Amino acid sequence: MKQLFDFILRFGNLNPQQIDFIGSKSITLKLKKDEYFSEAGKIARQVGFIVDGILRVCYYNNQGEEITKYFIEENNLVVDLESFNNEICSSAYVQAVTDCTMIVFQRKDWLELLQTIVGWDTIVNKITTRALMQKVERRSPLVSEDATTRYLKFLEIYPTVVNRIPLSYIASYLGVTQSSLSRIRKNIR
Amino acid sequence: MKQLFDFILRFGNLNPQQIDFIGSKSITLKLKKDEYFSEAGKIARQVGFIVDGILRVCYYNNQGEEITKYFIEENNLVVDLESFNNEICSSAYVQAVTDCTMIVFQRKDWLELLQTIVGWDTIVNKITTRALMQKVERRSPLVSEDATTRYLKFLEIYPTVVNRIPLSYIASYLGVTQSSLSRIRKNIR
DNA sequence: AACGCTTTTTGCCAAATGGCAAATGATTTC
DNA sequence: GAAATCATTTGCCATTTGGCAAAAAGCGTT
Repeated sequence: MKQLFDFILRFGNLNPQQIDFIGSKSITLKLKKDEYFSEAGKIARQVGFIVDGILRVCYYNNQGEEITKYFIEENNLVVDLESFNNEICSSAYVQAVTDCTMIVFQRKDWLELLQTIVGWDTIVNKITTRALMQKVERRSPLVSEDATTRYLKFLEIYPTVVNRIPLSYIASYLGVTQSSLSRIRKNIR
Repeated sequence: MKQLFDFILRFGNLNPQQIDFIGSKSITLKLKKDEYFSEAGKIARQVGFIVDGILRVCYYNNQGEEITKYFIEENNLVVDLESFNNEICSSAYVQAVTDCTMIVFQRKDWLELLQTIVGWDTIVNKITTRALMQKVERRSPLVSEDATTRYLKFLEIYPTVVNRIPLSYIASYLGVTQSSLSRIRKNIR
């Protein structure tokens, strides 16, 4: 729980009562590897914070290929924003890539926090904007590079992730086949 | 000017005085094709709204190749967020792809609006979040597809843009050489 | 240690894309 | 309207990546 507030307080100040109140609305959630935090076709109804583990957001294209949009590591908020905000069905899966420990807030509790705690919306906005900008910055450079360069950029972007997740997920993130990525790895060493 | 407020008022309400006040801080700016709205190495000090024309955000990679991160069309706000917010040098150019008419706000006026107009920050946040989400949604699918699919997606994403900009910019957006894109176009018809 | 299961690597060949240069087409300028 | 300039298309060949299947390596279970 300390971990969560260390994170939150980087974006603004809260007094002890506010912190307690937020804490009182939170639930601990354990996800086993491969389990879903939220699913395509459903409406996302919770906001999560990753205490430990890695999640990924993925979807399937019209050829049934699995595509990883991004990974989310420890100490980040996780929410399918479009689905959660607009109460519409999501088109993506949010899946545990390793066993995960999370702190989650149910939609109604989250909304209550937003209405109750002065300044909470500003903090959440800062966190959201930062996360979205990070997504753009991480994803954009991948389009214009060859596969090797993309892999090297992946290593820079997600230094803590490489050795904890299967190669197939990295391949589906980089838009490369497993075999190609395997060959690329070999050539780099 | 009506165009600007039509846009803004989709995200929240403002009374006539507030609208006048915002208008009073605005300046009209004309950009010729190829001119810059903001530049790498400089700090972005203005927020713009595109009345007419197309801009693009681009940068150069370590091989000197020009890479287009995205296009911005009429009826959108334009600002190099990271640079503007944190007063740090930008790493990207924002360039007019066609002649453009814009309404711009200088940094200090923009900050004054934020402090003066109740609810303005909420509106700006909504606009920002939506724009960032759109960027992620537009850029993400491009990574995992072959060049033809990427071009078809480009057509979907930017239907109003294709015929108004040179092929080389589209190529640099899609991460494909001009020649390849030219061949792809031929094969599609 | 042996088995089954999953992940990663490899070989082979086909398809897609890049690099370069020349040809063609389009647009601007005088 | 001819010349100059810029944008696009095309040809040729090299390189990269994909597709598929088999082999090898890794892992957990018994």
